[in-house]
Amino acid sequence: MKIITWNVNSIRARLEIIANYIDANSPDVVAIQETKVVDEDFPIETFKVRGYDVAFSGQKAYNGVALMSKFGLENSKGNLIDSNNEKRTIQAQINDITIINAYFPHGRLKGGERFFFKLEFFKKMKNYVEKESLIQKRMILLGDFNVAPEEIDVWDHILLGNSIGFMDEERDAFRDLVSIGLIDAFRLKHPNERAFSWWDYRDGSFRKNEGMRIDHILISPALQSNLAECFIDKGPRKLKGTSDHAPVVVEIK
DNA sequence: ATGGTCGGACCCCGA
Repeated sequence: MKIITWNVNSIRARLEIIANYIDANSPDVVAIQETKVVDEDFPIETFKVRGYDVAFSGQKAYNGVALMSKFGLENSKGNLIDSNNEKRTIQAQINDITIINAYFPHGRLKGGERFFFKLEFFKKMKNYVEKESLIQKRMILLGDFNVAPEEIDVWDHILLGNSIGFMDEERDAFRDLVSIGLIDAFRLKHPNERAFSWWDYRDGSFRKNEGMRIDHILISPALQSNLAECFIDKGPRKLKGTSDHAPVVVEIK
């Protein structure tokens, strides 16, 4: 089963790029963040005609998440945790695997209201996974975490020491969530690879490969022996009019 | 090189 996670930065602005990617790569499950569309306007047909069941939880202008699956979506639900009514989470069971798709808050500036909202969001997600006893089951928590956990996950750890996405408090929040037993699929498969999933639109960051690895696929221990491969597909990031994030791909046997 | 990011909703905000 091939699963991808992708922050597309508006599903409507990126619809052709997403459709082309799906046609070329045939993922079984697609987890999207930042759809930026209310549910009434979700472009569901694009995915239905390609054989996907679709579930989504969106709002006007900001946030929004979606799950598409070729193997059905059971017990799908959004708004898993309290998040100021911001549509940032959606979950479903696919082939007996529980998949949680999450768009973690950006955080803006250190010490501000949105920064604490971000740290709280990590705690709430940890509590949710524990409360639902998901870590003991076949479970994947994936999405845009807006945190690069280690020095190898950013292009310059000295320069970025006080930048959003790589501050100590955020990295601690990420580690605290992972500490319940989650496994970073990309890092397990590529222990020494410096790879990024996001590059700022500004300053030619992609051309200079000045990025951060903030999109993650975390699996429960029950899936570790089924993990065939995990990689970041930089291809779509090269396109004109594309998202500032690249898809992360995982293959589960 | 006398500019240098996007999208969405509005003429700014959030990322």
